[in-house]
Amino acid sequence: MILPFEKMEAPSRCADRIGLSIPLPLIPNLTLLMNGWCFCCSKDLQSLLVFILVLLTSYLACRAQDLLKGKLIVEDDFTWIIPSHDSSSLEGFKTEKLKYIGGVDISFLKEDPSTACAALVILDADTLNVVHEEFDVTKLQIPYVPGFLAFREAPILLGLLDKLKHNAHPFYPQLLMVDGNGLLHPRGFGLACHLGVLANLPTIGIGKNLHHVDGLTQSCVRQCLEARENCDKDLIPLIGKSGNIWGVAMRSSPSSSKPIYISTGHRISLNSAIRIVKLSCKFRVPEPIRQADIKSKVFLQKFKGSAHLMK
DNA sequence: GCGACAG
DNA sequence: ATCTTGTCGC
Repeated sequence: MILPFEKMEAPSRCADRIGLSIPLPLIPNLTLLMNGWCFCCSKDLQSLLVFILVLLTSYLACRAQDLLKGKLIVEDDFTWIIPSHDSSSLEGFKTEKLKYIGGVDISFLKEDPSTACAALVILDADTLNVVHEEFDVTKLQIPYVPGFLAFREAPILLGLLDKLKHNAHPFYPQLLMVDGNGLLHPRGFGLACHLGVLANLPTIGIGKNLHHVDGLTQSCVRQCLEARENCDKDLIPLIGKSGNIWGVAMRSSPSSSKPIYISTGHRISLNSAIRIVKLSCKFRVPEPIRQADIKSKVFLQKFKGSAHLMK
């Protein structure tokens, strides 16, 4: 038997932070199965057993996502107002402005793809300058499986938010931008929704590639974006075969024809999400995500260097 | 039927 | 996600 039993502890520790409301003894199997995902195509006789476990795990993971989805809010639910250039739209009851936007991203080492550096950066919404940053380097035990990204990345990111909250930090973000989709997901519950629900924060999902859902493909979206009737538009809605609107593709930078994919995470409407993404875009990727991406890579390189010196 | 699938 | 190399334009 090649199944990695020694890896069974870490996921249970992660489980409560992920917020899984399925029987805890079953959780280790979740990771076990995901670890075994790649085996399901092998010709070993054991692959049958692994295949059954994969089915069970997928079922449990889907159930967890469905349960958490019950808490999802897809309308504006915040007390601040979105900074706007046309100052005519003053919303009378709300006085507080959006001041701090958070961004999260994770980088990996090519030498050891399980070593991950997570970054949480806080930007000033007006200047788009980084005012605070938070890092964590860990080994991720759960592999990436399309549709289940949150099980891999949510625990470490929630840890960073906790660290900030525990210190009663004045920079705790009012909004979080996530490098992963929100509603644009096979079950309408991507990483951005997952993080939003568990941290109880408004979140926006930003994808740099399209997760193929409901008949949508990268090529058909790009065709749509380059069509004559749309050549002056920089936003096209992502409407699937079912007629559902999953998010929008946005041409966020004139220098790049490749769009970004925006979807609602939690406690925000798609229109508000679009407004905020627009005002935080200096380049193709919105600044909070871009800064988190850059800083996590730099931190990981430094970490690698210092770890090497320790030997 | 097979392949496509956020990071 | 990760690696590469060069090229173009400000």
